[in-house]
Amino acid sequence: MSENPRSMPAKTRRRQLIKATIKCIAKNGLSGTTMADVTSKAGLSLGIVNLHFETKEKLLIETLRFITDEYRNGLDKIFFNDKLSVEEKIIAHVSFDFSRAITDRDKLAVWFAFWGETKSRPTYMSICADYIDEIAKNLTSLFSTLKKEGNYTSVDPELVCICYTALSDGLWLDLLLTPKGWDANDAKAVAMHYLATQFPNNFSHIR
Amino acid sequence: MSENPRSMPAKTRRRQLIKATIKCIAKNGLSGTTMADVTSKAGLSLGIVNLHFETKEKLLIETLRFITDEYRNGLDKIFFNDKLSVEEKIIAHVSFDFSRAITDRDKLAVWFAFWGETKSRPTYMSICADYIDEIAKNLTSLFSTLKKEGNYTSVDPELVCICYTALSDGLWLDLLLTPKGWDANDAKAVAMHYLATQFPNNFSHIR
DNA sequence: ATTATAAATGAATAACTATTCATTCAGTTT
DNA sequence: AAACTGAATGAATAGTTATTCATTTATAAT
Repeated sequence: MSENPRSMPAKTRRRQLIKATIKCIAKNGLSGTTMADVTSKAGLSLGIVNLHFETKEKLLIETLRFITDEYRNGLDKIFFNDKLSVEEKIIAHVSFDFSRAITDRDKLAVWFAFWGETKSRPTYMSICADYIDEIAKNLTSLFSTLKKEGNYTSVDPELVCICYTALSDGLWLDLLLTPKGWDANDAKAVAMHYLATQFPNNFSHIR
Repeated sequence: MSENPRSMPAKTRRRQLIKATIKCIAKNGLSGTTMADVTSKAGLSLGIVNLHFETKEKLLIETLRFITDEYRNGLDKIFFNDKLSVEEKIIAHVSFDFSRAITDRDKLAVWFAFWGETKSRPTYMSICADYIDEIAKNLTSLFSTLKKEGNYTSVDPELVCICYTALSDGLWLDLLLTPKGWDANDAKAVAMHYLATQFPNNFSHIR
């Protein structure tokens, strides 16, 4: 690509660097990602990161935030969509969790690269903490509503939320670790299988 | 601790260094773990790693193997224990998954630190690959037997194995990321909740 | 005791990499 | 077209860290 005018707005250049960072983390890991790698992958010069992000650490944090925001925004769009029924929202949530954009292996690698470092870097933790909380609240409330609407007397919405969330985290890990013979649709089927155990009238026949 | 005789067998010294490495990875992440950290944590001198492991990379690989072996051996002891019924084996498997030794936060941090780098380091992957396969086979066969014994006609043992495994991976991540207000017993209860949906006659009343 | 052997040390080295900043360059204004 | 502005460059710097290896130290053998 030979589009490289100097007049690009700063946001574009920043995004360009973040995209390159995602690829480098996927290829070389967090520890193996150097400024030289990132800038050369972006087709720019070494000093550019300092210009747009000041430090490597700040670039990494913005990269985590980029992925985090993409996920949160996608789910918010579903949750606050008045045209969808509760059942449709839950199905849309699962479909989003196992969509192309989210199960992209480069991005999955970035998620797990940061999770592997959260204990040692409180900043990473705090970026994740608030979005995790918000999503859990929303999802729990969906399950809670479906419980009432569907007369599922013995369902525990909070438990189902925790279980579904852990399950999808684990399925993402599977998608990252096992490159072949297993894809996002298979993973989605496993997630739906669990939801069908809790809400058989709603999800048993979803493929 | 003032036990430091030079006559210690090499294995002891290697284990001492591996233990120190686990603590360092938990505290500083994979990228932040230096030889100076590890050796000082072990109370030994800088050059010692070269003597016992040759390179840092080999020390890291042995550390991953140590944790991996501990997990695999623990499960094998359960699976090949002739005194346990199938139901007891499954319960023991879950109890082991959420035992002190396995849910130790330092060790969890090491698991995820390596998983975050597997895409870039095939060696890490290959260490995990064979044990994952073996455990999945064993667990599937347990579910398969319980299906027959308990007349659970509609259970899919392979699916249950994949789902349980992903679920426990995700629960481990939860235990790593959310330090307080949530412990290994809570996580175990979530795992049992899932198994109870598949084998209600066996696991519904396990706390 | 003396020598031999192996473990352990840590100062010095070599390699790597984030950061800096004087300079270059493209586009805009006058 | 000349001067100006700020984005972009990349050689040089500074700091960090894995690795080496000559030396020291503890134990075993003679």
